[in-house]
Amino acid sequence: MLTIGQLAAYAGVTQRAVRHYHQIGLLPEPQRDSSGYRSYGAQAVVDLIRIRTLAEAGVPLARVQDLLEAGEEEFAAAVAEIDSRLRAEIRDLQEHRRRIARLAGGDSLALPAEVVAYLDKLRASGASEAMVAGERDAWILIAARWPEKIPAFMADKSAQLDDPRTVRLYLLIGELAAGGMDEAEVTDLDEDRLGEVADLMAEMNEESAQRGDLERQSEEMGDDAFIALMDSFASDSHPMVQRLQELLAERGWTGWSRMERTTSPDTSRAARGVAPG
Amino acid sequence: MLTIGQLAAYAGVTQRAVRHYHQIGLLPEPQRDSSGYRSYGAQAVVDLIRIRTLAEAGVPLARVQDLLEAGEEEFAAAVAEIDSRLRAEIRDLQEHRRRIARLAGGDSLALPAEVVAYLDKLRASGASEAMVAGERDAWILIAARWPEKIPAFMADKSAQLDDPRTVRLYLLIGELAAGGMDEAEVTDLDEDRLGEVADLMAEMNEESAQRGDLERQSEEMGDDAFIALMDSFASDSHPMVQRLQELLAERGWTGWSRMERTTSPDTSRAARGVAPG
DNA sequence: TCGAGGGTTGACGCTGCGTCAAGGTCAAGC
DNA sequence: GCTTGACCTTGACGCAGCGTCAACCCTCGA
Repeated sequence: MLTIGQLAAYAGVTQRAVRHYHQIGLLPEPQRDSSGYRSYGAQAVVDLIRIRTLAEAGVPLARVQDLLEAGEEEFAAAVAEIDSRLRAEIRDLQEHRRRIARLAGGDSLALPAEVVAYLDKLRASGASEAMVAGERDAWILIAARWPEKIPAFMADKSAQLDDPRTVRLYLLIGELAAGGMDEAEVTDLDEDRLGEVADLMAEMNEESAQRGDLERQSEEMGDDAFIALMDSFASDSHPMVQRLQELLAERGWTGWSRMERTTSPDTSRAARGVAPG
Repeated sequence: MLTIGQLAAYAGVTQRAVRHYHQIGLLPEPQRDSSGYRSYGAQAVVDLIRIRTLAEAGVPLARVQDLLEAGEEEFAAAVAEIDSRLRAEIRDLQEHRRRIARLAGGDSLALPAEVVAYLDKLRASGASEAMVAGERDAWILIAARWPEKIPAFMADKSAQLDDPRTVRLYLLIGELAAGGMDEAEVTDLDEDRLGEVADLMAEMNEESAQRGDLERQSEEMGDDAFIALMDSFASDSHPMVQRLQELLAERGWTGWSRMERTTSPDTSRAARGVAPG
């Protein structure tokens, strides 16, 4: 008669595994000797080896019993099913490998290739790393919401970067962002830059509107809640955004992620002494 | 501001997953609103999407944080390591598929091909299914103990099956086994068969001994405990085995799985009136 | 005001054991 | 007879990544 350790050694498994099989009823509990030790016969070794053979072939323990008792046909069917499960798992892992491989570059985390290309172009145009990171996060959000529209968006944005005014715009914004923009620290230089930025944006919005781009955009991005989220993302990122929104409001524009014309320019700030563009 | 459900929807995950990430500290707990609801900003969506991107690429959650904070070099190294882990898992699963495929036939469970071939030959020689099953289990044990010796063993056994006496032996044993062999039911016919079996075994043992096979066997199978296990396996399987051992003892042989000559024939049963072979 | 559809924490379940913890048992050597 | 070390026992937590109740609170529209 064998102890559990001997049994386990003969079958090439751990004692813990044997106890586990007892616990789940896969291997019957043997008799105990006078001191309470489990006492196994040779049949247990055979049973255990057959269990292990199936388990090591990827059969879930819960199905091992059935398989051992199955006739040829059921057995073949079950084997086929288990094999297809294994194939599916392998497919999943291969998909993981493909995804992992695509994560090689830093920006590509969660971003389609078009956006990565755009960000590279943006960086090349002289935009600061902080700005690129901000854009990246924004596009992560947009790509999650409208993945199918990313190619079109990116074509637009990329074309805009060919306009020197856009480059200038990002440069100015980068400088403003670098400056901190805390309440007390707004310099005259900052004010000048803000004015120029607002002017540029208003000008380019006007052109977009005339091309009908803005209208198209409003239709495509009909999810107001999501737009609000994007706007809050922008204004959370830097206090400058709020200031710019005010300046833009004076120039007849509202919104941020999705610009819209106001019926009448807001002149409240002008009344308070700030000259409109 | 977003509730957990909205956050989860934007990022394409379940609420449970989000709470899980909070629990393991992967995503910081956001502020609560007046009613205790979690209240998320847009940044949380971005963070969550980046976490998911890594997780869906097979990165263990425990490593996601590191990867998100890693520089390019560490990131590349980590990615390489994760990829090799994925490859290893795929290899394991493919190994499982290979094993599963080999389990197509019934006997092959836990048996090398040589043994399956031998069992088929045995079956073809007219042995009963019960006998084949017994042999199969015995060889499962032996293959587990001495896998490397199986080919040689099987060559021997297969050759033995070419001897008509061996076929006769198995036939007789099969008939005896089918009969039950309970104490009260031992018929004269059974006695005759037992005698013939014992004679045949003694005769063939003698020849084996003269060829030196037995000695070689004793050297190769030096594990006495294992031999005792095999013997107990045999005698557990059918009471006939004990009777045969007695008869063989009268003819000068002891053991079962590994036969050895006794120094002097046991004549105790002869003394009690049973005629030796 | 009520019901539907949000949200909250807490806890178990799944897979296949590994790994303590806190002991009792056995064989061997002193 | 005592110690030592290698066995054995049961019980319980841990692991990865959530799914799925349970039991209860909050909010909003009809």
